[in-house]
Amino acid sequence: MSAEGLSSSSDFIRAIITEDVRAGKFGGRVHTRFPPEPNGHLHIGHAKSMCLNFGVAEEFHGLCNLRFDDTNPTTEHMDYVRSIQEDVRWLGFDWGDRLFYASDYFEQLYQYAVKLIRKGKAYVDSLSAEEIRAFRGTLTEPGKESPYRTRSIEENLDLFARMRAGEFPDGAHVLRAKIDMASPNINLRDPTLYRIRHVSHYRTGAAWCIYPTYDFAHPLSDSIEGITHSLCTLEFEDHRPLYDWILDECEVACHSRQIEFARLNLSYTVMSKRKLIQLVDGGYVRGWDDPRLPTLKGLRRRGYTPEAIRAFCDRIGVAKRDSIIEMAQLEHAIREDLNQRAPRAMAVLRPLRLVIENYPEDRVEELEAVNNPEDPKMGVRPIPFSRVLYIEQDDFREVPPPKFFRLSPGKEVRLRYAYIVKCVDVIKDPHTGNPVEVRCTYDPETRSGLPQANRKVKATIHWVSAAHAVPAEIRLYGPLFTKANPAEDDDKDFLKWLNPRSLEIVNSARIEPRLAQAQPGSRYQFERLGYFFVDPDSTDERVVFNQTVALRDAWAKIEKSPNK
RNA sequence: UGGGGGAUCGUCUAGGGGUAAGACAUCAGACUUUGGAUCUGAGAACCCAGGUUCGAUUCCUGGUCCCCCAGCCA
Repeated sequence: MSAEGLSSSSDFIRAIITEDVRAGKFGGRVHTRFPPEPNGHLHIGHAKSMCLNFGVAEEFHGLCNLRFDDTNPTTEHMDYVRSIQEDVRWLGFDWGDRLFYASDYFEQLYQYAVKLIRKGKAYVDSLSAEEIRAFRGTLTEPGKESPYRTRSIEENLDLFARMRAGEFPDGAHVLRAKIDMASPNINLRDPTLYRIRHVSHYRTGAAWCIYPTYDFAHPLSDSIEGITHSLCTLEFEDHRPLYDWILDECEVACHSRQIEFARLNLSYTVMSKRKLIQLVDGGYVRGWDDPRLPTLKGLRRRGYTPEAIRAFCDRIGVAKRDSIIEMAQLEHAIREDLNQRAPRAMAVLRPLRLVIENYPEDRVEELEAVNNPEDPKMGVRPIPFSRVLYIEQDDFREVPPPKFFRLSPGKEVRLRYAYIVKCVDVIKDPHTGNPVEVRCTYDPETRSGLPQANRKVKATIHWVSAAHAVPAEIRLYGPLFTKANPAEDDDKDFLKWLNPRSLEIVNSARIEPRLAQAQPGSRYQFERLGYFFVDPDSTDERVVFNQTVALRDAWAKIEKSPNK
C-alpha cells in the first residue's frame, strides 16, 4: 500500500489543531508557514517541515505561506531565496501569492519595538556584548540587571531612534526586552530585540542599520500574516514563553500558537547547516548538489523524486522524541517509486567478454525487451544481440561458492531476453589468473518467445552486445559517513567519520545503445543493478549516470552472511 | 546539581486501565526470464522501582537515562 491515504495519518500536532478547530479558536481557521532563512540550501529536514506545514494546511482547508526569515543581513543572499523557492516548488508545494519576507515587516516591527519602549517593556542597553553575557548569569545562578535598565522611557525612545538613524557604531547599544533577569528560563533574562549592524541587507539595502532578532521578529511576523499554528523544532521550546510574551505585550490581534516537533535526523549523514557548509566549503563533496548530500539539490541530482521524498516524510511521522531514521527507510521510498516508473535498461558496469562459439560471427539479432514489467503500457524496445557480449564480472565465478546460481564452467544461465548459454571454457590472464573471457555455447531453441524458452535455469543475467554497447561513466555512491551518527561525540570531529569510499567512479561501463541518447534528468533501472539518474555532467559523447540506489540484493546478503 | 522537553520491537511511529498496531529492517517460504518486484508467514518492544486497582505498559509517587538552553544566530 502506498502513500496516498496514509499522508493524513494523525500525529500530536494534527490532534492539537483538530481540537483548536473544534473549539473554534482562530475562527476555525488554519494557517501555517514555512519560514526558511535564506542563508543556506534546503535539506531533507526542511522537506519534513514543508510536508508538515503545507500538508496540515491542505488537510484543514487552510493556507501555508512561504516566508523568508531574513533578519540577519550578514549571512543572507538573494541567491539563496531563489534556490529555496526552486526547491520548494520542486518538492511540489505551492505558496500561491503568499511569498513573504520578514524584512518586509521591518517598519512594523520597529513600531512594535517603540510600543514596547513606551510601555516600559523594553530598554536600550549600552553594555558590551561581553558584559551582557557576564550579566546574564548562568544556568544555576540568576543574572544581574544592567545599570541601563532603568533609563527613562524618553531616553530609550531617543536612543532607539538614534540607533535607527545610524548615530552609533555596531555593538554600541542594543534594544532589550525588560522581563526578568532572575528567570530560570535564560531566554527571559532581558533578551535582545534589536542590534546595530551597519551592513547592507540583500533586500532592504541601506535602509536599516538596526535589525530585529529572531525572537522578536518571528512571533510578530506570524501575527502579521495571521498564522494560527507556528510549527517549529524542539530547540525553540523554551523560547515559547518569550514568543507569547512578545505577542501579549505588543497586544496583537492574532496570537499564533507555537508547537514544537523533533527535527529529522538520518543515519550516516549530517543535517546541520553548519556541518553541511563545512563539507561543501572544505571540498569534501563537490558542491551543494553533490548526490551524497541530504540537501534537496543533492537528492535531486542523486535521482530521488519529490514523490518519494514526500512519501518518506509522511511515513516517518511527527513526534517530539529525538530520533535517527535509518537510511533504509529513505531508500525504500525511492525504490518503491522508481520500481513503478523507471524504464529498464541493460548496462554492464565491469565488463567480462563472453563469446558464443556456435553463434555466427557476422550475425546480429534484434531482440525484444520489456521496458517495465510493472507497467505494460511502457512498451518494448529492440536490443541488439551478437556473438560477442559483455556480462558483469560478478556474474561469473570459475569456482562457484555454494548457492551461486550464475555462470560458471559447465553451467547454464539465461541471458535476459535472449538465449540460454552454457559456459564451456574460461580464458585467464596469464599473469593475474583472472578470467578475461568466457567461452559459451548457446541453445538456439531457447530464444525468448520460443517454446523452448521456458526451460528452467537457475539464473538470468544481463548483458550488452560488445559491438553495439556504448561506454558511459557511472558514479556509485556509498554512505557519506562510516558512522551512523557522525555528530554524536564531538561536533568538530565529525569529519573523521567521512567515508573515503563514498564515491566510486566507474569508467568501464558499457550501456545498451539507445541509452547513448538518455536525457539528463531521466531515470532508469539498470536491470539487476539499481536505479540510475542521468547527471547534468553528461555530454553528447559520454553519458554520466548517478546511482540513485541499488536494487535489493539477496545474493549480496548470502555472500556476506557468515554462515552461508 | 536552574529551566524546558523526551523515554514503546533493531529503527521510526500508533495506541491506551483488560489481546500493544503499522512501516522499514531481519528471517523463512511461495512465485519469478531482474537473486528485482509481488505474495505468505515468523521472530521482535511498553526505562526502573514502589503505590492505587480484580487487573498498570497506560493512573499516582519516586528514581534513572537522553536531548535542548548561558548569540547582538535562527
